[in-house]
Amino acid sequence: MGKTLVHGAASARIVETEAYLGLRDRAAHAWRGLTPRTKILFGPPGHAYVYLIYGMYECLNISAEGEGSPGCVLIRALEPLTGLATMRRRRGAVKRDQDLANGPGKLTIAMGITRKHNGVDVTRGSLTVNEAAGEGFEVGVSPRIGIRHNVDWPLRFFVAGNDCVSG
DNA sequence: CAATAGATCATCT
DNA sequence: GATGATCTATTGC
Repeated sequence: MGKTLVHGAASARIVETEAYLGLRDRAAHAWRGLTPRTKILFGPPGHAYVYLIYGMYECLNISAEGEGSPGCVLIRALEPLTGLATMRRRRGAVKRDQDLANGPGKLTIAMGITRKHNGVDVTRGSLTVNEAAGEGFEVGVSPRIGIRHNVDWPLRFFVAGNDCVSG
């Protein structure tokens, strides 16, 4: 939370995330165990897990926890910092800057992230997560969005008051 | 402003 | 063969 996601000329601040706990979390993709799709989650931490949702959109996760432990963090919203013109071109008819990446499917389009990035190490390479630009923000907590299981688990986190947090 | 429909496909049963 | 960690346009008040 608060760290900077960088891909080429585009960079943005992570302002909304969700945690998925792996084998003990029925809402998590890795809940059933190791499959071809979830193998990245069972690998070492700090790697991108990008998957297609609803046949149209891609979502970005970062693997967490150690090898064999498939916890991960879903990146749900970003505050655009640089490369705004590029994001706007990729996103089409979007009016406000804060709407460029205020959702899981929107941010992958704005940042140019696709399934080609599945498995990449985000500590080095073209797609990286860097240290936070600023500090001192307040983190809000709520249940996760768009899932059917464990609907009441407080595993969604967001920068309180930030305009780019999704509704 | 709220509710709804439609787009569209990889993955797992 | 059903389903889903979504978004947008459109309809209806």
